[in-house]
Amino acid sequence: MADVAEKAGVSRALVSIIFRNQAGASRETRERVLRVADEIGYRPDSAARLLARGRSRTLGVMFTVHQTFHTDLITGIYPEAERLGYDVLLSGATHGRSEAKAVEALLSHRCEAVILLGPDAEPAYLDALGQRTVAVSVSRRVPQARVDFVHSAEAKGVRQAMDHLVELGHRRIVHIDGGRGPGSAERRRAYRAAMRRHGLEGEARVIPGHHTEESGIETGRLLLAEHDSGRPLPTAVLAGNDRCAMGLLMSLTRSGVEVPRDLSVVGYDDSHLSHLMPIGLTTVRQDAALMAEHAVRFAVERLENGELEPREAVLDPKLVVRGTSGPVPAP
Amino acid sequence: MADVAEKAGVSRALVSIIFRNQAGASRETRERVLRVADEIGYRPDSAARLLARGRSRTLGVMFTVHQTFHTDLITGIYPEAERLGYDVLLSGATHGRSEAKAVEALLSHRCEAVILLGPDAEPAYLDALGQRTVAVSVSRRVPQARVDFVHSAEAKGVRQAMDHLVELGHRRIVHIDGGRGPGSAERRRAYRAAMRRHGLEGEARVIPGHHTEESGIETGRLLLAEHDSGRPLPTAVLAGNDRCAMGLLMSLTRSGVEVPRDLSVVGYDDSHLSHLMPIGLTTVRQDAALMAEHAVRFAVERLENGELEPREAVLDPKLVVRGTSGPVPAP
DNA sequence: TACTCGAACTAGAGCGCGCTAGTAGAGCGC
DNA sequence: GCGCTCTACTAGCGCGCTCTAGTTCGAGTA
Repeated sequence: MADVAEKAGVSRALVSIIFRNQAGASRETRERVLRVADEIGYRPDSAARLLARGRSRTLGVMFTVHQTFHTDLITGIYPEAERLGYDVLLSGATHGRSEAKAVEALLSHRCEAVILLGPDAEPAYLDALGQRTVAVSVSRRVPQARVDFVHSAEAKGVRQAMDHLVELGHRRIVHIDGGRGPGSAERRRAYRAAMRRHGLEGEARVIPGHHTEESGIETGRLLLAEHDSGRPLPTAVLAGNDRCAMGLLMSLTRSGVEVPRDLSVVGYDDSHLSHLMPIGLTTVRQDAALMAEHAVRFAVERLENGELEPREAVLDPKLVVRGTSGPVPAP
Repeated sequence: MADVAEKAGVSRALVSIIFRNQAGASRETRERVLRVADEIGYRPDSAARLLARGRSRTLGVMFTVHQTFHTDLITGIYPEAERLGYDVLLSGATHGRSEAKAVEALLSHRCEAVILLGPDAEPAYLDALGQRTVAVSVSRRVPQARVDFVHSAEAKGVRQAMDHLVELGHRRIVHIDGGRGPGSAERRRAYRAAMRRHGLEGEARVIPGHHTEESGIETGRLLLAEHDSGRPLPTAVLAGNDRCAMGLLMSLTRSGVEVPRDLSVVGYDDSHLSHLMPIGLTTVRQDAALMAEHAVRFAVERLENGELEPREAVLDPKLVVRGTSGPVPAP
């Protein structure tokens, strides 16, 4: 920076002004300084910048690497953050790298707020995090924690899916749940409620699972094994999310079960792969872009307005009927 | 930090020593200082830390958000970086956010090196980047640029795939290429070479495309339209990558073409979804973990050894035969 | 002419650390 | 007593920037 200033014949302060796009420099000086900077290859060092001004204007995003829906969310986070003048840093949780670790990386890189995509952490951890910094949880609801919260109205989504299936004549509808996954408690509850409402509590069955393809595959195997030993297949399955649904489809189709002729499958998320599958997946669409927008806005507003109470945004999901759901098979 | 020092009755320097886990503090002082720090809630500020010591020990990773293979690579990058004592920061390129922008974000957050997953940028840009910082390109080869390079031996992979198809009796084998995508020039060349080697140059056909599901879908439509106007379908398609293959499968299957009965499809990457599809995708496997390991190692070695010449790691890919390839249909 | 005022620019402190060069004091042999 | 070494600790500069409180200067105004 000093080099640029010297070579352009101005003070460092003016260079700083110019690089911050602030008023106080003439057009020609501005151009000259930028030109010189470009020649020298100068770029402001953000570590020093962060240090000097109190704020980093950086949002951290914690996500799960293989969760395809998260990539949809991320796609929506960038533009909104940019619009509000914030930088975004990503940190992924993987098998070998815990969410806490991913969050620490963000925090120690001076993110002012963290957006957690479908966090799987303990409520206590989230609450502590919320005390320490501004945190927004997307998809996972933790009412007792000091974090903002964006999700879709799980119950509405599930209800639509269930009504759709029942309308098609299904009665033996099984739900693969998402374990501790975000939203799964609500979805499970809504499934049970729907079965009850349709007078099918006798048929209700929740198979424990989680939000991965593997879980779907396993459940497929389980159902087929049960079928082999005489128990009838369900006629429809409401999966915990799209990934689980895909796993299930794979496992079933490979064993000759035809979807939706023999069995209907409904997912949840409408992650961007869902409509690309060989037969598009019937699923409950969550608007990723809108969710991302809300999450960013919550974070920024809390950063700039100081002590707001934790807030909650509930978006309406919408059933998207594609190729994996059809009329109940004739007995 | 000053607060901690004062409250513990020591100098700031000693606090610094203790937090860097360096020798030069007695056991009891160490414990006392850490206890005090914990009470106050002090955590070292990494911006200041970065600024003060020259180095950040942080690697930046640029990836394309929806490229599923990249998430496989990222999963491999984290542990290797951690092993070598480096932090990792992610920055995604999306439709609205160029690679250059993503890279800038990393650089201005003081990443010492950038690992580019399948970059789509101009060679000139990559070269400039390589001059400016340590850069490693994964999948895309740019010989004239000053960057390290990790990829798999595309030609070998394609050859295996082609031999497999020819062995199954296929002759009308079409290749959907990846446009400017990483590795696609090599794959295209290898496809042509294989067709020639098998005496099929007359049948060779490269359909322009790119590494997305959309491209596969479009090509599917194109082939079907051609079929309707009398041109026979190819009996096999070698897609530019797995995503393209998936799009193609969707588009064809929806229109009643049965895979692999009517047509075989082979992908490239073995991204972790490939084996999860309803019928597992026959594809050329690139070892993501190994590629990630090499990329991290290249970056770190170059950072620590100063001026090494750009290096290249070429890993052997391997054909994985699954459900989308089969014998050529009877005429 | 004497002034006010705003635009363009600058000096220099300070952000929170790491690091180098140093000191104080205890223990040791001679 | 002396010098020596070793451990435990400290003073204070500098990393590259931002920001406050200025200064300078030319144009406009009474």
